[in-house]
Amino acid sequence: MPKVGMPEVRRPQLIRATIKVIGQVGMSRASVAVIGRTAGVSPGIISHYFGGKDGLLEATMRFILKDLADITRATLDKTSKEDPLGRVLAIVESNFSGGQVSSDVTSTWLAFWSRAMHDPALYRLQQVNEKRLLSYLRAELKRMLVVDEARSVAIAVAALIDGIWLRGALTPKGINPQQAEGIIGDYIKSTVPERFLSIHQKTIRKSN
Amino acid sequence: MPKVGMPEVRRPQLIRATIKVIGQVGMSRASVAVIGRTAGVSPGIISHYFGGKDGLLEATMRFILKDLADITRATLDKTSKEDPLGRVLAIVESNFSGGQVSSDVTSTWLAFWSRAMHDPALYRLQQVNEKRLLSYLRAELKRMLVVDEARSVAIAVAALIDGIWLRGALTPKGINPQQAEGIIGDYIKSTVPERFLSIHQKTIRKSN
Amino acid sequence: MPKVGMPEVRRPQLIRATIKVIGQVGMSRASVAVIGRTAGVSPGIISHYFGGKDGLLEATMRFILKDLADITRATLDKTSKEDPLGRVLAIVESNFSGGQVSSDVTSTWLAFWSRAMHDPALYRLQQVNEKRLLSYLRAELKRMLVVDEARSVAIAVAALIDGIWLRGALTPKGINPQQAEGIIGDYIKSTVPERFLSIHQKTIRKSN
Amino acid sequence: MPKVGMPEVRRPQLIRATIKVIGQVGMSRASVAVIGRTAGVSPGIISHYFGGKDGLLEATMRFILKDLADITRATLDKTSKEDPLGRVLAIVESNFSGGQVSSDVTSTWLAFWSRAMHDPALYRLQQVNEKRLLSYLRAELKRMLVVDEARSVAIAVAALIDGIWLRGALTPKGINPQQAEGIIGDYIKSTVPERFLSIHQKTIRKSN
DNA sequence: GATGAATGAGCCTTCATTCAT
DNA sequence: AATGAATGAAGGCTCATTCAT
Repeated sequence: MPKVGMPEVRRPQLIRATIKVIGQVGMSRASVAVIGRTAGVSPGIISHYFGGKDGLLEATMRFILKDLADITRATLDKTSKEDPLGRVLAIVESNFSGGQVSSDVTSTWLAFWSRAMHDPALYRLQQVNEKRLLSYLRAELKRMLVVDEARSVAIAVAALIDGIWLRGALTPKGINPQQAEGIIGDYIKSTVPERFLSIHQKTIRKSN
Repeated sequence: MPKVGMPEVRRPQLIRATIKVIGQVGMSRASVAVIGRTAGVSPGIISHYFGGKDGLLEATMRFILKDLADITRATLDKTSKEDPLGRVLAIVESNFSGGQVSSDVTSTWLAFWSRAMHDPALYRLQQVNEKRLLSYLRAELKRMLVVDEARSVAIAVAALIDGIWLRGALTPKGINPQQAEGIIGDYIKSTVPERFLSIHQKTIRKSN
Repeated sequence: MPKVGMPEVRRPQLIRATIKVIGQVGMSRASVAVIGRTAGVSPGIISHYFGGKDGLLEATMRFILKDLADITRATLDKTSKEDPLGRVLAIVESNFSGGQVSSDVTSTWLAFWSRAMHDPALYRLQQVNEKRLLSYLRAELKRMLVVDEARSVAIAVAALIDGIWLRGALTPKGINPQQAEGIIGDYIKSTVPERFLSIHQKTIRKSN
Repeated sequence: MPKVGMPEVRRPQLIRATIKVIGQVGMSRASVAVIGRTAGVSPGIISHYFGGKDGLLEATMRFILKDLADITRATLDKTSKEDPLGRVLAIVESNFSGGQVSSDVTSTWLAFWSRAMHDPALYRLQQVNEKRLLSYLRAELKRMLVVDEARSVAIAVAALIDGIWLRGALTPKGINPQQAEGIIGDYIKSTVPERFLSIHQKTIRKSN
């Protein structure tokens, strides 16, 4: 019986090493040699599993995006469907969850954002993610605001998420999730009818 | 005597070529060979004028930052000192002015943001710019809000600027300055006492 | 598994190619491209094995120095410890042994001598070698002469070795070891007490 | 009246700068830019006056050789023709005169020796110089020794000169002319008939 | 005569990828 | 499956030389 399931072991191992290396030395110095060494494997294996460095980078971006999507879905599942404000806040919260605001991940995110502008594969991933965030926000906001307002507030919230995230990424102390959620939460609360705040208070999750 | 005054010609020429090349093919493909060819000069000249590629990149970032600072100052000078709301909007507007939202410039900005996380020289420039934006916003907001609120709103406005700017950079159509200013303006107007809106209406610039 | 034990093959291979190339075209034209081609490998491999061209040059100098040290030790081991004159001559002889007087090696030696004046790493190697030669000579000469004389004669012998070697290096015909050893031998014999000549005659090695 | 005699000013100016620069940073880093800057002129002038860098290097070597030849001739002129031992010592002394043992000059000499092995123009200059030294020494030694001995001693003296000079060049303290002349003088005196020592004592120069 | 801006070839080095083992 | 030695293209930089002024 040969070693089976190696792909399932190697791929995450290399993706995590990629995030770590980009986080530590930046995209321009993240060579396959360093990534391989960090993962404890030989550089040749990267081409074997990902077809090349580009494949590894794309897989790494997919990994981070999937992590965000999973967290968002999980957080929403824990939030009452009757509490649209809570659900909007859950989406915001997911974007500032532990896995997304670690220094290595923010650095990698930013590197991909920059690269996505000239790399079709990454660009597509980027777009899907951006549209999903807006769509999630709009879906909940429409339950509290008229369509036009919902659309506009969704854009503002998405911008606030990205903006706070971006500014935090460039700060030595990193991102402060509580502060971020506070600022965005205040803004949202000021735009939606009061009754949704009451609903939210009643259905609030323990972990919140 | 040889041609004199060439430094004053070559440096902007090469910086503009750098922005153009990063905008078109991305930082990772922006070699001195391509930049030189785009500028219509030989690659060796870059080291001559900037000491090396890093020097060119730093000078390019400085150039963009200075452009933003100049525009902000100019726009503020055109705005009445008695109209704090107008002045905040002027700062916002400056960040979405023509020079800053062209596709090449946003791409270059983003590349520098990513790179700044691992390049001390760029990091310093980045920090100075970020702090200046916050400081400008706070200065005007303090005239309309209590200090704590001013501080908080300043962060939110800065985040909205960067967030909208960032999301726009990743959109095929690019940034829509009017929409950006509309969203941020609505937010600010909802946070400041009504009388500042009246003052703003009276002192509004024509060009606005 | 890849080819193993390659370092043990590649390093000497590249060092020999370096000596050959410096011997043939000189230090200023000894590029990694030419050295690699001469060794039958790609230029990139030099940085892989020696960390860079400087590392290769240093390793090459070490190689030549070690060769001289090995030969000297071996020649001394073949010479009776009771024959100090023979031992001095053995040291002289080692400096004119086959490996040291080939055209390529003398050219490389000279290039290193020149370079050592401005390269700390090479300078250190150079100094160690120079001091060892003097120390070896003094040790044997002290057994035949008073300390001051021994010191002085050691300097003269070392100078004769280097001088003859240097002049020979610049002569089309190269160095004539027999003539060199004859000149230096005559000088030494004229400075030491006669009885050491008698001892020498009795213990003389066959190969001499 | 145009500037006349500029060549007579510029050439020595550039040659001296060349010696200085090679002495300070080594041949491999002695670029025309640095040499020009050291001489206080533009790099382009070198091609103008010497046809290129090679021409400058050749002229520099000629300059040093001519300096040695001039000093030797001058020192011999001050020495009685009836004192062959004194004349040999005068030749030796010339090789350790101030102009020849300065750190910059020894460094340059050595660089040229190395380069001469692969540069026909420098090689020819080198050969002329080496042969002249031997020929001068032989001419005087023949007056004191039989031809074969004279030839052999001439080689030994030349080797001692070059050897001491070379070893001194690689020593931090530089060359000690007195010690050098002492060692070589002792050697010569031990090889020539006693009566030449007496003659030498009577005709000795004051400056000696 | 002299400048120094500009060139472009050549250098060393890095790196993604390949492949024999 | 995995290695890591090896490749060779591409990168940034240095430099001798040229030339308009």
